[in-house]
Amino acid sequence: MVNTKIIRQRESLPVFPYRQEIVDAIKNEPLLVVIGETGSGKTTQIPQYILESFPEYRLIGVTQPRRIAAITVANRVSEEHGSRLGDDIGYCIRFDDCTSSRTRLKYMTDGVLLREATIDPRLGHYDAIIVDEAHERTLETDVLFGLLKETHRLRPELKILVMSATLNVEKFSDFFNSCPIFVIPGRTYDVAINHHRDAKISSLKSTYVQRSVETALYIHTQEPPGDILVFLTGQNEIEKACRDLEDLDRDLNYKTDVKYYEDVKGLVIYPIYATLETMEQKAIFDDPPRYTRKVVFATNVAQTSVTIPGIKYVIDSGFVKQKTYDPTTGMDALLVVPISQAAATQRAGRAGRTASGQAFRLYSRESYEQMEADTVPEIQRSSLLGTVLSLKKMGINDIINFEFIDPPDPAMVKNALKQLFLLEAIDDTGKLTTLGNEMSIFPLSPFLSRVLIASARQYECSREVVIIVAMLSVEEIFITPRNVEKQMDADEKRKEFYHPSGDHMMLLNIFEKFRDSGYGRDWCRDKYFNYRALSMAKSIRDQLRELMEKHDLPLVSCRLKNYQVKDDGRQRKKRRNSYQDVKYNVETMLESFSSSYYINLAKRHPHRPVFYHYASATGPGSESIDSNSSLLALHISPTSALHPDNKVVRVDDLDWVTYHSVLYTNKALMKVVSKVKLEWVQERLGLFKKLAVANLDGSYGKSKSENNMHGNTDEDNDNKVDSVMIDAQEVKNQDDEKKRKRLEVIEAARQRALARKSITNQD
DNA sequence: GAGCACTGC
Repeated sequence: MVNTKIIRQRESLPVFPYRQEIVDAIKNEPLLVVIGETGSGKTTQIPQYILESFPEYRLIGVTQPRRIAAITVANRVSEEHGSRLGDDIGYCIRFDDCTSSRTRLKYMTDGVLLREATIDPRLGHYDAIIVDEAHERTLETDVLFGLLKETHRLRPELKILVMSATLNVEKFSDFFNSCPIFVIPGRTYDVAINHHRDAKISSLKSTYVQRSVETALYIHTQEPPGDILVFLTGQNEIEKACRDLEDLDRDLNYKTDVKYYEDVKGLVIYPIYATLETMEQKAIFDDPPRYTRKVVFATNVAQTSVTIPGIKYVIDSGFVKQKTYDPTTGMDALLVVPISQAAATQRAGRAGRTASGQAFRLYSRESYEQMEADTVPEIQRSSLLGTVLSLKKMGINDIINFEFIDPPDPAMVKNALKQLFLLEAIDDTGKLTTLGNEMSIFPLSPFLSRVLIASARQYECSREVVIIVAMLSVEEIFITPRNVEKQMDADEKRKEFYHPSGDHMMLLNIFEKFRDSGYGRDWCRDKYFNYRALSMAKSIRDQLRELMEKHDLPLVSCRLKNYQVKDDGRQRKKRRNSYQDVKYNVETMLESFSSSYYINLAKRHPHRPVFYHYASATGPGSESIDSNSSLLALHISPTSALHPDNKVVRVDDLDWVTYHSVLYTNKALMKVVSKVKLEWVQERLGLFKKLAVANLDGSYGKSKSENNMHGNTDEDNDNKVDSVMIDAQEVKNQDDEKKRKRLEVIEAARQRALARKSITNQD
């Protein structure tokens, strides 16, 4: 039966009048860019137009950056289409494939399509691919762009559509052979922009939280009714801003202080950030009580992922917290940086969703004009380790001449090649090895894929290691309560999971206790663990096990044979290994991890509880430490079992550790640290030397830490290893000025970390 | 000092 209401709704969308034109364009053009603002209906309608107008198409794929979007849009469209979800129209996200052999329209995350492409780079199942929300420029979207361009050469009959909001998209058309751009007028309201008279962005860095609060109070007292959305950068300052505004509100005399007091008689204040446990709660998204104004202090979640309805005023601090990979140290830096003009426009737009509104920028117009036009795409800020491995797997050996819409910095490519070589995923000619080929089957960081394979093929402990690997693949599992008492309770409860070897075994302990609890939500709440994260770890473990089975990787346990459980359930110690663990052969597990993480080996300072990255410390720079040899002091994260305050192990007993990752803000913190023996890694450290040769010809950029990374030379390998690195030097230099600015920010952070003077000389 | 923005396979 035809549902007239749905038809009327579909026909009322801004995109509807262009239906025939769009269909014609698709008929005539293999490549097409479509621009349409939120609410134009492009995401739900254009795929349906194709479905209806091209019955010969077997499969149409539509990518989204987020899982939730793929699900909700597929639901909506299948409803409009009058079919059951998973029949004609379905979606596919990790852990949840809701498609069937009948499915002709498939919504999916861009990551899913990318993984499909590693198996079939021609994407032979598809007759049309639509990359939606392209302006977000996720790492996956950018890689897909390059692949699709290549696929277009091989399969010109494949229809490729790029859909984007209206943010500087000529670039997309330029990239795709100057293809036509189709513009769908939007349906948004005017937003008046108020810049601060003279505030420079540089002077705001220490004051923007306070100024945001003051501006919110100003709007509240002087402007007509309407809710306020404030963009800040992180959890701590959001909580502080909420408290400060509450205090100010308490002191208000509404009758005298508030201009529109007849309509504005109160204030409700909410924080919102992604890790907020109560984010699912509806109150933030509901209308506030009558005569009450709502203020929401938000991170960037409110810029892209969640929409808070009814916002009339936006306050833009001008800052965002952004993660940038530092290829010279191989570490991530999480830093507060000024936003781009595009981001500022997007933030302001949040005030015009349902009616006209106003944006208050805490920075001057001049500062706005000095901002970067666009946010640096993720591909230029991320480690390319996994990306390069996938590309190699697809047979794209020459990463350099691969067409990226915005090519990553050569140093990033070089860093990825180095690390892949150290993981033995590529050989000294840059070619994928058998091991590398096997590593690419797992949806994991190549470091972890390597560990998993080692645990299965070499160390016979894969049944346990697969759990730890899954735990390392999820977001933060510890919840830190704001309340001081609860925080102490959380710290206390964490102790039961500690293991003297460190955090990898702690993660195994946590997962096993979680499993014993029946994967209970209540158990997580009691122990202050993030249930969402632990559930995700379980799903990942299951998926990894399936993949291992499919690819004949044995699942073996390192549970000690003579370990027994007494009748009363208590454990009886029969055999001890060096960690006194009664259940497992801990050493084999840690040796598995060492097969990758010898790259992240750190040695303790002789007199202080700080560590130095081994490969940096043994480079030529170590002989005479000057201001340029960036030896970063690595601190153990407070959440680590090995942190000195936790007193699980004496600092003097820690000589060598490996860590899973380092993130620096003001200082460099090692996350997930375990004690290792040098003998486990000694042999593998030789790979650094092999790598060193490649650098001798100096053909690569002359960054400082370049030298730090390498040990002695080995002329025998000179010619062979060169080619590992040869690609990168040929990458054409992009906008140097932009790049320099970006590097300056990271460099400043590194200098700050260094300035904490935990390092001077190695005694 | 002692803390991490946001996604995703």
